[in-house]
Amino acid sequence: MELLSRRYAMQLICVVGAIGPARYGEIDGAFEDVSSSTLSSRLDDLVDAGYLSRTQYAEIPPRVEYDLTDDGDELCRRLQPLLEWAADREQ
Amino acid sequence: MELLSRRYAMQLICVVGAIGPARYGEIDGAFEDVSSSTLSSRLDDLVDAGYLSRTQYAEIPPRVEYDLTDDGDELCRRLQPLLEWAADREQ
DNA sequence: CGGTATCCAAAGTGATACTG
DNA sequence: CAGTATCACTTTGGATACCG
Repeated sequence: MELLSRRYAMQLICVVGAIGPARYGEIDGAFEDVSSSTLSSRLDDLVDAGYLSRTQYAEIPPRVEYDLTDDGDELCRRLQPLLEWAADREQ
Repeated sequence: MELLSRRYAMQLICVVGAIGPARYGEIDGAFEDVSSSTLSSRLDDLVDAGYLSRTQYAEIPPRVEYDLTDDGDELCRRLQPLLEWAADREQ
């Protein structure tokens, strides 16, 4: 729960869940404002916690894909109702 | 979402939801460690946000009850699956 | 009983610049 | 493209003491 309380954490799970395998740039683009340092460390947190997987391809230009693990998928499902509701009340 | 990301916020909603009208002391007792200043300010946050109501009775000794508002109740329902799951993985 | 006031330490975040 | 390093800044939370 402490991890989920960090900024963008819950949203990140759902964004990755929605996009499917998601590249760093796509994730970055899904948020209005977030510095690369913050986004990076939050992604690391979620990978370390076992909610996201990170796959790096040895290509030029580099490509990295994040995806939900099974745990992450389960978490995403449980976050859905909360985030939907939160999004609605933004207005 | 920023509010919910503050420490104890999500748990507080569910604790109050579980106890029904809950007195300050009961809420305090539901947490292992939390300073009164922190708990107070978090309760205030949730009252201000419209998720909790606060009723103060002019008695001696003083009695204060917190309860979910309709919004808080809806929020509580949406938090349930998340917190249940989080509780399970504590082990 | 149910808090508030004050002060402080720690954590989180972002801007900027740079790298493989 | 996908980050990391550094550093300064802001926010948060906790300890302690006290109040209506």
